[in-house]
Amino acid sequence: MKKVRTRFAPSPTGYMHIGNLRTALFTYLIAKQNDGDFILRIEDTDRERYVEGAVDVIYKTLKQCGLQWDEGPDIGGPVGPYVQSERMGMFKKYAVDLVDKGEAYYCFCDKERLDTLKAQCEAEGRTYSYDRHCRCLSCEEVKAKLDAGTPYVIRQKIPTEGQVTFHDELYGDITVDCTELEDQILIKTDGMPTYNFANVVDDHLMGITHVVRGNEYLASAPKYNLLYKAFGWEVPTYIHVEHIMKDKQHKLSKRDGDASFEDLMNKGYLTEAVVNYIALLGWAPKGEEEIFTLDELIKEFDIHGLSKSPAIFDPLKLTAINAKYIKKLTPEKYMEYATPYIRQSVKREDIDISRICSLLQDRTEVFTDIPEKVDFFDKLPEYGKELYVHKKMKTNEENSLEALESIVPVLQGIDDKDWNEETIHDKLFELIAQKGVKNGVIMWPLRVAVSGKMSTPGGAVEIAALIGKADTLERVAKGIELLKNN
RNA sequence: GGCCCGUUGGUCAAGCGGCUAAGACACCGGCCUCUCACGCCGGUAACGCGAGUUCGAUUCUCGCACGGGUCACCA
Repeated sequence: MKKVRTRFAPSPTGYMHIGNLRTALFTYLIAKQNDGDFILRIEDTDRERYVEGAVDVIYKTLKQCGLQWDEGPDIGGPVGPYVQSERMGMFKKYAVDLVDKGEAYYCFCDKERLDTLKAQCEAEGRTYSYDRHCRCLSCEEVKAKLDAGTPYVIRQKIPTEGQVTFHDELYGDITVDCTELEDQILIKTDGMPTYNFANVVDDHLMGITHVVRGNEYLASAPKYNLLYKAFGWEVPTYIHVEHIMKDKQHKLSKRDGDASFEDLMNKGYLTEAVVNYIALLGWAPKGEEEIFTLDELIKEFDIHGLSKSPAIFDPLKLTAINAKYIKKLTPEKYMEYATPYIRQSVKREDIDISRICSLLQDRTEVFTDIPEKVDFFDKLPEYGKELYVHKKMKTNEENSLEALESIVPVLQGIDDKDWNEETIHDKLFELIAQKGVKNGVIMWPLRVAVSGKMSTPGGAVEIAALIGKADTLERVAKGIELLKNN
């Protein structure tokens, strides 16, 4: 069997759309699960849209996601160059071959004529389609115009009747009438190939066996078939994948700042979680497990699990998956990722960041949530005394005041050198036993006093230990004062 | 508008003529607990509509509706 070769062929726009990344992922997976090659080709034939540095964004993102290519512009390969603009010379030859075979023709219609044609169609309410004016020019006429240096394009000769059937691995056979197809341009006036043409030629020259691409190309696919047939080339396996949507009507868009890989990184998601999640958009694994590493995806992925309808991007689900990945992080890794976020709100140096991390890891869904969760370590927030009232803990303002007042001497009795979680815990529970009350009656008010929050990473003991004796007593005093007022 | 494609809970989705129509996320309830989470247990919730084909349609066919895509010297 022929070696599987797939390619990812992005345009350098400076922006890695999530949909494109997913296409790259699927493309990569198909190659790797068949011990094939994954090829990176940069399609930069649109000079107007070219963005400086955009290729680096592509390199960086693919590498970060683990999608290492086997051949590409930077590492070369047997069928280079891998940048389309550097291949420009070769396309024209193929187009001229087609002309010689009678499958294509020179067209000298200028923009003006085409514009009037379009205007005319519009006026008559018809859909515009090139009228094939130059298709029946005689050889002499063509030669004369060519010799005179008249600008031209090369167009594909589409049969005037009959049907074309295109096969997609997912959608099956798609048949359209040739009359629906236009004599599309292969080579532009500037001598550059159009996307459709360059694509077919490059894929063939690079020995691509499987093409994964967005659904928007499905409609132009039959024309590809005609092109392959005209050349007498083998047609690769095509797999069209549906779009990723923001909601039922709208695609994920650059405008909304949620469509690119970089946006997601900025929002505090883990690379692995993003890769895992986008694999799940439009694809369903066979079993019930849905958390997969890249290597596992290579084994699990199957194009028959791909969906034929668009998928809506659900940030909530991404968040849930992200949380699972964060939980699996080693404490060291977690600390590495989390520390900058913790430091956004915790500036004091006398605090055990690693302990904060261990309290935080299981409750972190997205890193950007962290600063808000730990801001009280630096500064006790303003809070109302209603926080002290908790039904389940059986606390109210009165017994909270009582609790805090009874806690003060206990904490003061702990030596500075013994100020640690174990001692604080033991002393407090001695107090609880001595008073014969529920744990919460003592612990809830302390936790509130020390944090000023409804919920915190860690309980009263951990927080007290972290912020130190002096700060703890100060905060408890503030709580007492608050409860005494009115 | 022409052509192409699609339509299972709020979301991702399994299903490929006969099922109490999976699972995950979200949501709700419970347990655990020095808070909130985590974790564990349980629950609510779906086949767009109408005709066929068939003993039997979520599954096959047709029509309709709705949604998407495409109709460039852009990719």
